Amino acid sequence: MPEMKFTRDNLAEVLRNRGINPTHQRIEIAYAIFSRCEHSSADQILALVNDRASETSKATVYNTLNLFLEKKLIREVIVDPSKVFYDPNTDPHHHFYNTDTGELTDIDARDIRVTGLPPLPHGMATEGVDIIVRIRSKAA
Amino acid sequence: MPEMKFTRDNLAEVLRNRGINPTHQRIEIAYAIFSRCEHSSADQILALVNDRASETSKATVYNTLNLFLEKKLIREVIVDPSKVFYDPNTDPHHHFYNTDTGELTDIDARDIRVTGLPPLPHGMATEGVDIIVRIRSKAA
DNA sequence: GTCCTGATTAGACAGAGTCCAGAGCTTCGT
DNA sequence: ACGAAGCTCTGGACTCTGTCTAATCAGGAC
Ligand SMILES: [Mn+2]
Ligand SMILES: [Mn+2]
Ligand SMILES: [Zn+2]
Ligand SMILES: [Zn+2]
Repeated sequence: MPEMKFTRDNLAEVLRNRGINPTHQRIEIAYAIFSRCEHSSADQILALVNDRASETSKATVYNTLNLFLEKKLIREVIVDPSKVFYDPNTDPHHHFYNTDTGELTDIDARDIRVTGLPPLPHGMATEGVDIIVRIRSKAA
Repeated sequence: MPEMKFTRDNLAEVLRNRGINPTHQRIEIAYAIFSRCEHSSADQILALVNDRASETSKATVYNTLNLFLEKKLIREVIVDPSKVFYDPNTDPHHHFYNTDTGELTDIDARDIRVTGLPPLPHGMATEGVDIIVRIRSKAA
């Protein structure tokens, strides 16, 4: 995702480049995710998309999110036991997780080094390393 | 949890030491978690406890797991979007997560160093750092 | 226009987890 | 021993996230 205005036309092009047929609903969902560039739940995205006219169904939102995941247009963040967060940022990065508010903040992975990891079990390959720094307000 | 046989008597003592009234059900649940020292879901624990006689209800299993969490007798691991894993190991540690099988393996935190983390937002304190290394079988 | 294919939809469904109101236990005072 | 009080436990209803299905819809090729 290089710097660009997220117009619906631009997003249609982005979807096409990933081999995704840019339907009206898919463009609206992409718009919801990328214009508001935050970590959102399926529920929030459904609400955002339907605040405008569109009327997109829950099934389509889930189908589309899973399609976007598969095509690596977005990422999922597993940190809240009750729901998945969808992440428009696909660059390698980690997260601060505010356990009071549920807020997620990105941490660029470029400067991070993790040392001391044991060797992988035989025949296994690393798929990714996720670091979650749980934080909370210092005041009692 | 220092090395000890996890007899029901020992476990009753452990619960008492944490200020937990050691009822029959709580002891059975503790026994299921600590004797099989693996990462288990609530569902698995419910099944384990009821494979013997006991007949413990789902509500009691969840209540007890949340009580054990609160008293820091166990830990939760958030890694599968569909269920929480409960971890008898409360020493600082991280996890390998086999994305094919769902298997979790502990990584002792003593040798791990993470460098390059940005400063925390003002007024925030770190509550913990969780590292999840997602792995999968190398063979296609 | 018809035909074909893929996308969307409502609503049923499944699973994890919580809540509640009633019943069971235990402890304590008398 | 009895009863009251306070935990604890329980079935079952309920909520919420997410999936599935069968029907409908939209759009391109012809
Ligand atoms: Mn919980
Ligand atoms: Mn999913
Ligand atoms: Zn992120
Ligand atoms: Zn563990």
